[in-house]
Amino acid sequence: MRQSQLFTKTRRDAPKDEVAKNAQLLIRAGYIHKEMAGAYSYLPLGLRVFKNIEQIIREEINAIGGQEIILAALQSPALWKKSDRWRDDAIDVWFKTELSARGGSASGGKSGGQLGLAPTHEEPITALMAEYVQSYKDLPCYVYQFQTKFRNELRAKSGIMRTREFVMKDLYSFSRSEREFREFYEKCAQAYLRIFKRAGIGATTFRTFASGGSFSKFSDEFQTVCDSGEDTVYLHRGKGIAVNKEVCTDEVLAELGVKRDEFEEVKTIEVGNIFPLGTRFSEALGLTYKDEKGEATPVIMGSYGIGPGRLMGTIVEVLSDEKGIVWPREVAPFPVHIVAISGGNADVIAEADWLYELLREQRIEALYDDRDVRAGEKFADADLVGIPTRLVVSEKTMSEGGVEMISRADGTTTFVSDNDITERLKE
RNA sequence: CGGGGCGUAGUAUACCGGUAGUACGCUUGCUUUGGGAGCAAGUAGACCGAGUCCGAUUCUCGGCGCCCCGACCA
Repeated sequence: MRQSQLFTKTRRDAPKDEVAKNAQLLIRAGYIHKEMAGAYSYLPLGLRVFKNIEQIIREEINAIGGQEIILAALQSPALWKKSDRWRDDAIDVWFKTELSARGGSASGGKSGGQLGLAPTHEEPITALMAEYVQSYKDLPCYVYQFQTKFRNELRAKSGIMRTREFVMKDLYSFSRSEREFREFYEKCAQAYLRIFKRAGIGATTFRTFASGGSFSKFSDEFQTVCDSGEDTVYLHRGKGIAVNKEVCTDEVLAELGVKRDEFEEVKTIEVGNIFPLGTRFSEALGLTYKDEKGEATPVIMGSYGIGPGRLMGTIVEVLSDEKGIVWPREVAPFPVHIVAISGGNADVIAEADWLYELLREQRIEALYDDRDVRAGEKFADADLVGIPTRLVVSEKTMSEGGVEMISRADGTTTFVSDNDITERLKE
């Protein structure tokens, strides 16, 4: 894409109402726009990153048998009353509203009825599966979605890390036995580790022993080490063991075979969470199957979440430097940033145009900075935007018959002759 | 929800009980062109409401909005 056509612009200053690094950089570089506290819109560059993250997750979840759907965000109270979660003291972040009443007048008006905006989707997915699962032959089954959740948090905070409206990849597993459930649970944990590795935070993200909340005794969180994180985790890098501070009791330590003083205490961001649901929802909503003997048996469920937006924010928090964002290749909005330093020289522009076309023919997507601005501004913007590979075209590089290739991550610069460009980019 | 802070051009900020200033941006022109250029001209602003006052952007009260700490976080 030609940068001159991109409607967003970079900014020198961050808005004063953003303190979190992720929001400051993402807004300055034109990735996101703040609508209100806890609600952000995604702009062209931001949406590209978001979709890349989504695609990584999709590929890894499909690889373990996930089937993708989208459930409705609007929810009627009936289902949630069956699981006793319509009450505000059961889920205190409900956004509730009402259907518009018909007939309007005081005498003949009918009540419109209540509605909620889904903060999570255990109830509707369980009810949906109850329509399709009858026999042991229909199981196991794994269903997921990327879908917007609404949570009326008392306090939104930390930029895009904790918002009132956010997309979540939520996967639900439906199994016939505890053993079958555990088998998938482990597979999913491995898939999560692959996802975080591809997203560029594999080295600092740990599967973490955590509380299971109200559904089970324990669960597994995926925690990324980061000073600006909200969680505290005890980490044993050597053994690769991590325990959320909340559950780090003597009993747990004994179970894991680690002494407390062997741990390093770190701040972390929770980028994923997987946990057993047991039969909590299948029993409440009547999701049973007939086993081999014809007996109705409740389905054993599990739930697996990742917020792509929070993951995006975490990548920015962890990998950015003083100049701006540093995207890992797989999530970057573009793999290549062509920067033309022309100073008005038409030959340089023609050379950069040629390069842009060459990459297009090779199906390598590039952001092409064809703007008529000075070199310093282009470099500063390129650093801020954070595309992993920069190709600089100028009079100087042309005289040597090639381009400069610069790595955003470590700044290494190499000269590449015109004939070798596409080969080098494929490395 | 408890505590604290803050609302001034598109953005970041300053001053002030008496006609609101600067920088960046944006527009026009000339010069410039490998790390956020220079000169000139132009554009654009006090969250809303009430009160005090001759006069309020400034002081007081209320509302709304935003940020931070804590609590909370299926």
